[in-house]
Amino acid sequence: MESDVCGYNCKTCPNCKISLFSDLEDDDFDFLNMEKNMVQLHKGQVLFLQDTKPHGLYCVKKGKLKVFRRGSEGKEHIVRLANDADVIGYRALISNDKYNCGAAALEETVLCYVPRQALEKLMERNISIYKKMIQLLAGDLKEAESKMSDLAQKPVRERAAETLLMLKHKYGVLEDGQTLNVTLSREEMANLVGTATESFIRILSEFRKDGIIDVDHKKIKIIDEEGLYLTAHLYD
Amino acid sequence: MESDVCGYNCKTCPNCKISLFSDLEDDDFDFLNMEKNMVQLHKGQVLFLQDTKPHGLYCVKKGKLKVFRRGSEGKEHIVRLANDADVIGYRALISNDKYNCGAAALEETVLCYVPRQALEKLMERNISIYKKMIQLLAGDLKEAESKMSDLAQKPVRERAAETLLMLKHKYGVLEDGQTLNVTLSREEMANLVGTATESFIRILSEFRKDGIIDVDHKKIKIIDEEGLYLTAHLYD
DNA sequence: TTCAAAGGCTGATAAATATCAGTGTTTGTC
DNA sequence: GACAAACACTGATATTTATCAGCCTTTGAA
Repeated sequence: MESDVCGYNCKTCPNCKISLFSDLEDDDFDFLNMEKNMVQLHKGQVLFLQDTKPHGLYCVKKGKLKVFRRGSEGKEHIVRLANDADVIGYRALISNDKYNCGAAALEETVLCYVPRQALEKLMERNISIYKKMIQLLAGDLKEAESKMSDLAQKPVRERAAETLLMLKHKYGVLEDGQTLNVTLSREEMANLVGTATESFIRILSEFRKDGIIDVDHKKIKIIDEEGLYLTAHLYD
Repeated sequence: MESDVCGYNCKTCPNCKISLFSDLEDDDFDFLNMEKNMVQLHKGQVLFLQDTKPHGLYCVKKGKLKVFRRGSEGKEHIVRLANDADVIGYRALISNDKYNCGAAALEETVLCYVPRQALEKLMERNISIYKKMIQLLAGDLKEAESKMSDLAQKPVRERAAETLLMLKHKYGVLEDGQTLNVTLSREEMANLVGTATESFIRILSEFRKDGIIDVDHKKIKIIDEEGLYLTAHLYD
């Protein structure tokens, strides 16, 4: 069995316990385990492309991904990030729609692919999956609405500060308690903020000069988190 | 019974047939009918405020509303619009969260208020409500993601064109086949586009000079829909 | 190790957009 | 019908942000 070869079993997977499949019976876990497929992605590899049709959903076993949309001139905007235990690609699947965003790995990433038919079978037998899915969608929607109004109203500097805080919240920090536990290019960060790469770089060095952060190549240290909150106008 | 006084019965309400409660049994419709309350709003009246706690959800019986967020300087950004048969305020309710947005009527509006406990009771007995809610959330999420990336990437002119097309799609047109069937102030339109009122006004008069639209006070006629699509870069 | 390519950075400039100020117009109220 | 308040509009200007050009640094492959 593929999943045994990989050494991953849904029944013992800690991610399953907190995600879509948290309340399944043993039988259903066995079924899920049989039906799922492990997928491994290297840094930069694409999981799925915008405007293609989904055939299943993905649970992040371990790794980091970006979910992004490409505008007409090919520039990408990062809509959301994914971490261990996140579920991605489910929105299009359950809407019976094409992917509205693409997804790609930010580092070495392992996922479980759950085919549509397996999911449908599980949902027939487990109303808990409906409940969980509603919670996931509602959470994503809330974040999307907030990000939307930030893009419409806040200047780049505030959004940049907010993005750094979001990265800390989402991925945490290294042992030093300051360095962000994620590696993004400046361009990717700019695409997350929704600005030009050069503009983001300039603001990053302003933050550095102000002593709010410390930058060592792609490693970013948040020195003055309070300062970032103030800059992001997140206290009003 | 209040609903009878108003002359509205869920069982015969055409909106219920296409919305969250489309697949209920007769008994459940009776229950819903008993538990719901009719709410009437005049133009400009607020239905609920951002950051307050929800106690139920609202189905739009007849009317138009805006759903908006206020930034730290008090400027509002319109996140979504609602029309007959739309359901609003359900995201916060099912997340057990505060409202992330406020809502206010754009014209004389009648809604049905469904208290939390009634909804919960109905959901216990009807998995179809879960399914419908997932579809609603997924639809809202898709739109939010698209609007987000537009805000990040498209210039104001393109977003303005897109907004006019959205208004036509959402609310339709008057008998002449051209005049948008909704009345918004310039400021509200600008808040929908995500720009300053003056900037939006300027672009509106550019469109007028280009013969794409015709403007008579608050009545906007779309003369060249194709031109708007091209301007919005919606064909790429 | 060397080289090319990609990524990071900075300054100068251009373009987009917001803000400010002022005027006319519409709307609703008394 | 008169009036005040809100709204619509326009020009001038300021600010923000993007773009362009150039250079330096890092990275990865040969």
